[in-house]
Amino acid sequence: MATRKTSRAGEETKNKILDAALETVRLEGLINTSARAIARVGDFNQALVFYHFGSVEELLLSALERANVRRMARFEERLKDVEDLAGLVRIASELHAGDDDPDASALAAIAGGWAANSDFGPRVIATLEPWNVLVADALRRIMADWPIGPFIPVDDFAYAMAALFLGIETMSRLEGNDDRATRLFAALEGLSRLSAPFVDQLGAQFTVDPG
Amino acid sequence: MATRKTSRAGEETKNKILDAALETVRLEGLINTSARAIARVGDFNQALVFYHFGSVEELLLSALERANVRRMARFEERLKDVEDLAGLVRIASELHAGDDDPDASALAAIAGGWAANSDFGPRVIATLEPWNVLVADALRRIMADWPIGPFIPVDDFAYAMAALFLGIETMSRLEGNDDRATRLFAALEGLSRLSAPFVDQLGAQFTVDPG
DNA sequence: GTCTATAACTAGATAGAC
DNA sequence: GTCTATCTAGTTATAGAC
Repeated sequence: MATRKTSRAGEETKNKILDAALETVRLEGLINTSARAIARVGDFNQALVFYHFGSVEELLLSALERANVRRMARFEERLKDVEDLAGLVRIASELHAGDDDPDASALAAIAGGWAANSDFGPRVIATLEPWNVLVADALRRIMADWPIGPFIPVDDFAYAMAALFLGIETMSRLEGNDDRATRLFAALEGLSRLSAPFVDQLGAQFTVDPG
Repeated sequence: MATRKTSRAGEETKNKILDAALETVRLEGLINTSARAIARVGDFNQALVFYHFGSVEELLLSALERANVRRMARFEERLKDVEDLAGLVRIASELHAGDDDPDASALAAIAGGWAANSDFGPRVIATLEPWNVLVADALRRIMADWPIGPFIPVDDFAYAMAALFLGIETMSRLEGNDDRATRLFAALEGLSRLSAPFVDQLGAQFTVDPG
């Protein structure tokens, strides 16, 4: 009984620390994110970071993974149902503007700040990899009946969408507001909607031979 | 005479510090970039950072601005000559893979790590703004005779290209190699080459009314 | 303009009480 | 599992010799 109680308390603390870590990165920037700063934000003792996660870097990586799982869970179903390019852009747009946006900000900061660290870089990439798979699957479905479909390298395209999203996240954070990002997502959605009649028309009138 | 000599020496030192700053970010990551680390990389005295630039953050911002000016100078002419989308992608590709790639890495790291700093974020954005103008001009020229041209919001498109470039830079640094980025740039170039016959064909057969 | 020395502070991390 | 106290090392930044 006592064991169960303490381990449950431990879990709650761990979650509190994970949340505070992301919040600190969001509020104060990666550069100012220390064990002490995180503890201040989450209102707990600084030593707990090291007891539960060993180091600040491991904590940030865990926080990133957890946030990513949470975001994936919320959008996986929708990604599997998406039918056209405009729908895909719409999901990206909501992913950017949603309640869990702090996660995306933190991701962008951590990705940028750690970009030169050979230990953590690949682990960040590995955490994000599932998105590539989901998006690539969606693209394959969307483009199944496109005449130019065979010419489009789906995996590269999915990678580009991830990079674009990360870049937008970074830049809108630098700007301090969402104006340009919001406008861009709207423009992209309109543009991809415009692509539908083209693709139909092309299917009938423009023939290409992938062989 | 003595004045000229010393002021010239000062300029040389400043440049040495600026170079070392970018190199340190590239080699050790933004998180490990301190005045001492920079001084170690550039083999000069740590106090010089503060004498010449006042603070580490100001130094990094100056280094970013200088690197950006250098890159702009090298690509401005080519951007003004670019004739089609494929040419634009090609320039981005070379900008990524070129000798001055360290600058781009540092840019990505600084942009990410400072994303939450309200003082420096806008200054980083302001430094990069000229690219948006150049790219938007190029796009306007490229799309002048496209039937769908009037539907494409050029400024948003230019912003998207900047974000995509920044995202690619960040991700390829995280991955520790250029494999995916290189493949993506090749795919994008092929894709934009593919767009040419489409646009021509569409000009003749698919009429849209912007009004 | 460049150096040494140092002040004042903050970081990560751990030992040990509770 | 959580706290206080503390060690060590690194940080920015400055004063003053050269």
